Amino acid sequence: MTRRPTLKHIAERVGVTVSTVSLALRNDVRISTAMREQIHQVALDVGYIYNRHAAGLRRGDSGTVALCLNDLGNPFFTEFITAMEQRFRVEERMMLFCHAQESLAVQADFMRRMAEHGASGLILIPAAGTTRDDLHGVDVAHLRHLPLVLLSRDVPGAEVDRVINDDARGMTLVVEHLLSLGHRRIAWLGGGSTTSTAKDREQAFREALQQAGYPHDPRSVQYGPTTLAFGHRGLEALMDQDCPPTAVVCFSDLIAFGALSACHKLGLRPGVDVSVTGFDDMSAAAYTTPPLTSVRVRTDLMGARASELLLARISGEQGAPQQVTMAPELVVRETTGPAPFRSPEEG
Amino acid sequence: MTRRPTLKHIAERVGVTVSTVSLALRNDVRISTAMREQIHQVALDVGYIYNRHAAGLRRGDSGTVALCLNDLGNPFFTEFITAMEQRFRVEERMMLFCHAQESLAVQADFMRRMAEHGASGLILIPAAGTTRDDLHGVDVAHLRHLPLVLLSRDVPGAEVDRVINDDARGMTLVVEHLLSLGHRRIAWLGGGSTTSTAKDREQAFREALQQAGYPHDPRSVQYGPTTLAFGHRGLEALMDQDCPPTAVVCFSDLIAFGALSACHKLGLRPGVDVSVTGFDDMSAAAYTTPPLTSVRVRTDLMGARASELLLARISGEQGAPQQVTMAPELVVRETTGPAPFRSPEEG
DNA sequence: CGGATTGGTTCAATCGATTGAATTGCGTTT
DNA sequence: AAACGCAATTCAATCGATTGAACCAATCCG
Repeated sequence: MTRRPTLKHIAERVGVTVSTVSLALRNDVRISTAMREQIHQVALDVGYIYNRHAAGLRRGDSGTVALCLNDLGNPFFTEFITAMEQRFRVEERMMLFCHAQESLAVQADFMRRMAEHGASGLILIPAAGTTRDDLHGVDVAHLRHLPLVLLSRDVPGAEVDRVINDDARGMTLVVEHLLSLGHRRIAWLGGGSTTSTAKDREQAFREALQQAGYPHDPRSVQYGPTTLAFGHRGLEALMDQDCPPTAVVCFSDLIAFGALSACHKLGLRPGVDVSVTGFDDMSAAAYTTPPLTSVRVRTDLMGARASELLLARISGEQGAPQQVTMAPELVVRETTGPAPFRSPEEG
Repeated sequence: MTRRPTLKHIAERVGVTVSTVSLALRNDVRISTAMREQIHQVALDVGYIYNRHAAGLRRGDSGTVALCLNDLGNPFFTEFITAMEQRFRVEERMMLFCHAQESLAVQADFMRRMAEHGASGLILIPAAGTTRDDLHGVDVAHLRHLPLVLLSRDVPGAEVDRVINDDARGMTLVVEHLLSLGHRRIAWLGGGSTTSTAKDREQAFREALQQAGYPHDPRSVQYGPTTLAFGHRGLEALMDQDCPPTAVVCFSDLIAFGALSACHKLGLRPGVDVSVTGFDDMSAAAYTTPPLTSVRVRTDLMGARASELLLARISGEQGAPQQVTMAPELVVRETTGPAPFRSPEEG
């Protein structure tokens, strides 16, 4: 492998200066068409490779947009990506991501790196446990030069734009739905307050029950990671009690999928023997057996909105941080049904 | 926002030259400990941000590794990521990805961009339709300076390292399994020859049937995209015939998931009324209702192996391209069972 | 025919960090 | 006191592309 060709090589070969070559390769009108074509041809011949470091050093901005997310194992999060990619593609901006896997260190690393790189902006689905200081602390001065938008998960106290789903509202809808079906013994499965999402959903769950006059039974809780495996064994654990719940509210669809598989294994018919709800309404929710009752989170709209906010900041828009809250929608399918008779209590 | 501070600012503030600051910030032993600490402190005070463009220009290598994949909607592909990330994290290399969504243009853009950036290497799960020329053509001279490893999908004729699953073998296992259960009327669902994976699997499917003396019935085929939605309606279409198949072989798990949901809708019990098989054995396969018979593809091992190959090339290893072929394994769960009686033909 | 215009190209400074070689200061040795 | 060694720091060139200003030649106009 020989050294990478540079503008200079092309210039020498053509018999002009690097300025001419630089302008020609970027199709500047100041260079005559004939010369432009010749230079493009020679560039191809010598196998010229544009040097982004040199250009970036001179120009400052790299034009890329960064996205940091934390759970690629959950297809819910990948749904955000598509909407955003399209938007940025239109702007001719390349999008680069990082999968931080809920590691604050990796996330911090990536953000720093992108700032050092002159990324134009960053969209962040923050790792569980991200605090205000991770975004505004003294040791993250670089973030002050990097437009930042929070997506899906909130960071309390952070002074940045954000696009969040109204999780509390969504969960209230779930509980109301189950109550109206006659369920009283309702269990909680998943979460565990590591993210704003988990916190908001669980709190709304408890409050909705409380308000209806059926406070939540502390035995009917299983906390755990957002995985199929946990959903599966969590449901088994919930059902292995003297007086098992008639409905199980899952923190997310992924957990609900695991729970459904456990129902099948235990011989319980979802929607008949026990009701199960998800949250997120990812595309797979419509294809479970039976189809899952869930809360639709508009990842497409949220992604698009986040992109817009970021682009506005990139183009210099000033002003107070914006908070966009998306209204969710309950999607009733077949995993919820009337509460079965089981005890003499409520019905 | 004021201008980004540079080494020069720090130097002036401390009263030394930029050389000293540069060395100090990288903890070079040539600079005294006291001076080093002072410089680090001042850097923090002024909110210094390292300029990767300047450094990269001088040094050449950016130390990052790039990954390009094409279907984030299929969790199968995200499984590769985790294994690789860990490996590169150990090497202190940051991994950046691009989601090309099966667009050759986006894929080409990304590869060029990464080369221009001085990425150390690239792992590519090529977009459907990628050809030898996309990797070796005259207009992609930049790729000659960029170590490249193909993962999961092959590109015929490409002279690069690759880590591929033995799809033909896996599919042969599937067909043998179904034949041994007495199935003769076996349908094909999905694929359509856009990727090497689809091609290899379908061809092996046909050959295995042919060899057993039960050539494939051309009416028992539905081609389509790798989505749940297609799996669902594809199965419906297959079953809506005079003499429907007793088993449906799906190109991938994702399609099988959709097919299972269609079975449920049609009132067919998978593994009893009709057998369904997947391919990939992604983690969700064990949690379908009922659990899916599939072919395990070791995404973890493949990802690790691809990382190793790439790192070897990055550190200068010469020699002919390596081809690593992984052996798959049939995982029999509950969606396959004895062929039901249906016609007087075979049983 | 002299002066202004225009199109095409070059000049030269610049971006900020890196690094091998040179320098300085200071204590130690002979 | 000269010579040496060593540690700490500075010098100065360098990486490759960009860009506003300058330049030159040909053309146009009055």
